[in-house]
Amino acid sequence: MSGKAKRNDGGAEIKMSDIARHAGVSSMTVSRALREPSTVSEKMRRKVDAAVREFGYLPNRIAGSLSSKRSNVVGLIVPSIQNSLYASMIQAISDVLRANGFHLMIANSGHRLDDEEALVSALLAQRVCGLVLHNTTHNKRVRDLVAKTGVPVIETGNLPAEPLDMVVSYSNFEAARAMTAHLGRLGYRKIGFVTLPLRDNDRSEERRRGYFAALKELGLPADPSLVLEASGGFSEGADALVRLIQTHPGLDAGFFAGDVLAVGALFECQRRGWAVPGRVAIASFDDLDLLRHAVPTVTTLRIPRHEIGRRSAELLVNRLLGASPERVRIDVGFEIVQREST
Amino acid sequence: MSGKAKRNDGGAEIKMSDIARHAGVSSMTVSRALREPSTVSEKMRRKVDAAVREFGYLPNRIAGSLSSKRSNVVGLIVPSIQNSLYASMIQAISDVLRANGFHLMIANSGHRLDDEEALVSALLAQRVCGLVLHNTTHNKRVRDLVAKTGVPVIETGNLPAEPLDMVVSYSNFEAARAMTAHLGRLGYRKIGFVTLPLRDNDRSEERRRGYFAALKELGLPADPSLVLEASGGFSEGADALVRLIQTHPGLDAGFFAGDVLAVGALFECQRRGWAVPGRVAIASFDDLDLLRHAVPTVTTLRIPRHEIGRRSAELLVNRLLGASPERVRIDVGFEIVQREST
DNA sequence: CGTTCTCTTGGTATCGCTACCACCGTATAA
DNA sequence: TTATACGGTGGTAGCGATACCAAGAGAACG
Repeated sequence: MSGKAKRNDGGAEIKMSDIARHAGVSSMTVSRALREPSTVSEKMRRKVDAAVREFGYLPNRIAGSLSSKRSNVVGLIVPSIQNSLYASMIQAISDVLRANGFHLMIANSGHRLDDEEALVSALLAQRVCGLVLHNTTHNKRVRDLVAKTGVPVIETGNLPAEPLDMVVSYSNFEAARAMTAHLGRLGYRKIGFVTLPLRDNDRSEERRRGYFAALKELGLPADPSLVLEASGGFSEGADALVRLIQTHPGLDAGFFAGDVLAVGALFECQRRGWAVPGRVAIASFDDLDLLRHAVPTVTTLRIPRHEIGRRSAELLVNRLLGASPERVRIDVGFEIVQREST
Repeated sequence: MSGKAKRNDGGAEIKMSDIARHAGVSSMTVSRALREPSTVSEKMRRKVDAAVREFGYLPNRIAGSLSSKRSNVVGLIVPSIQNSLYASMIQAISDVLRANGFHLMIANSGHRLDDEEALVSALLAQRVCGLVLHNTTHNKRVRDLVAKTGVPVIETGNLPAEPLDMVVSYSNFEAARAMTAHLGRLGYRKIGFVTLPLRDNDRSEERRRGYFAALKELGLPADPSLVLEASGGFSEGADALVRLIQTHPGLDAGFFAGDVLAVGALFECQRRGWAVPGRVAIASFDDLDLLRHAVPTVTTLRIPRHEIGRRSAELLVNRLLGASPERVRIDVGFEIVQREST
């Protein structure tokens, strides 16, 4: 089974009928003994098991899937694999799936909707039995494909207005609003907002909306020059903070809505000797381990990424095991973690 | 294609013969037009393409794989998905595979050899066309399975004495030795060593050996009480450093051979007001972004994780595309990155 | 004792696609 | 012209498993 191999290359594969012959039973009995042992008599099962062990037989799941029109592979598309936020979700998904005998096929879209489309097509061509998409805005063709094939789909990363199927997420809008309001309650009045790129990213956009909504509720002016776009990473966070403080010397807090931006800013403050939160307060999004251990510890939003993964996989597995298709929408919520930096 | 669905549930799937009929050609022509367009005349290709688009046809790769005895899915087993080191390797693998039309099935073994065995079996049952294992010590059954099925395998994470097939890695022994020697050259004389768990982990073991080898070369005493095992994570690194300093007040450097241990230790120093490197120097393993931005910046070993992933995937793809099977052993090396912390 | 039911087992026809071979027409060589 | 080659197309027989149905052996029942 290699990329170029012709038919019958090298040692012939051991197949079920071989096992059947050696065990002196029919291949149906072998098939049953392996998949539903309880439907086969003790004697048969023993004969089959013995032959299976003797030959080190590995059933061919490709053939099984084709025949049964059932697969045990779930497809997952994330914007980037190289990001610990997704990593903890992926880990949880992987664990739940594995416990139920499913496997995970992973791909990353790089935040590009056209790539998402190509990947959804490819995964559906592989006949995955379910999809998890960390994204809630899709191409038309993606929506069509999902509708036509009828595969169960979990969307996550945001709470969409028109879900494809099932959703497990938190509200980026509410989370950003809550943190901004929190900073306001703590007495900060000039709050900068640093966001990840907004293009093709509903999550970023929602966070920005939440920030402005909170400002309004706080009776603070909505100053667009307090909002900066950064591409994610330590340096970008540092740069953004420096730029904000240069243009707004009165800035008393920075809310970094993405990745490790906040930590980059914090390190920059250490480098420049700016007291945190004395000179400027720093708040982050997503409770990375790092934030709990930095000096000072960093106020942040705890998004239950692991739980999102776990519940997504559980919903999918239930559906695959026969639960009736119903639109489920789970809001896992979030939590503000107040620490030393604010 | 769902977990429980019976045959012929709902709308019948569109298949190649349907496309063939509507395009007025044979299904072989459709098959060829999709896989090797150059072997089909312009006219046929257009007819086929039109029908494919009209029906939104998605070829069934499961059937294709069964028939051709070829698959386009590569299996990957890492100790943990939730670890940015693996993440950057996975990202690279995923990118290279995708560019060549392959997909990635991921599983994590949690550092347990028995789980690795179960996963290798499962992936081979899915008839993956290649395997990447981040581990170089395996169960007997794993070695047997690999030998019997003949799938191309890449091992990584260490340079094994008896590789299964191809290897792309660096030497944990040499890396740890080089860093320890480096610290010695800088004048440090009492160098603590904090390692990840040694059990079932040849990488950790090799690193420890490298540490002792360097001490010997430096003419420093090999004191086992300078070696501490920690399970990985910020707090564990912090704890380890504190314990080392308590038992060895003269400790002048700590080499943290794993994960974020060094950063945890660094934060602890900040908390306690210990100057780094004045009171104690800190060196790490693996060039996390974090280390370049921390204050002070942290001396470390740059392991080209991304390159490891890329080259692993490239080797695999070449082999799958027909390269002759030869034992390849690539040592990607490492690099000492001297920074402020030592 | 015959009938009905349950529990096991086996035979067979697919699942959707591709490898292989046969074929046909046209182009090139002899 | 006849022979040979070659690009392009279609028919057919699997790939290795499972779903479905049929059938035999006992058990339970009247």
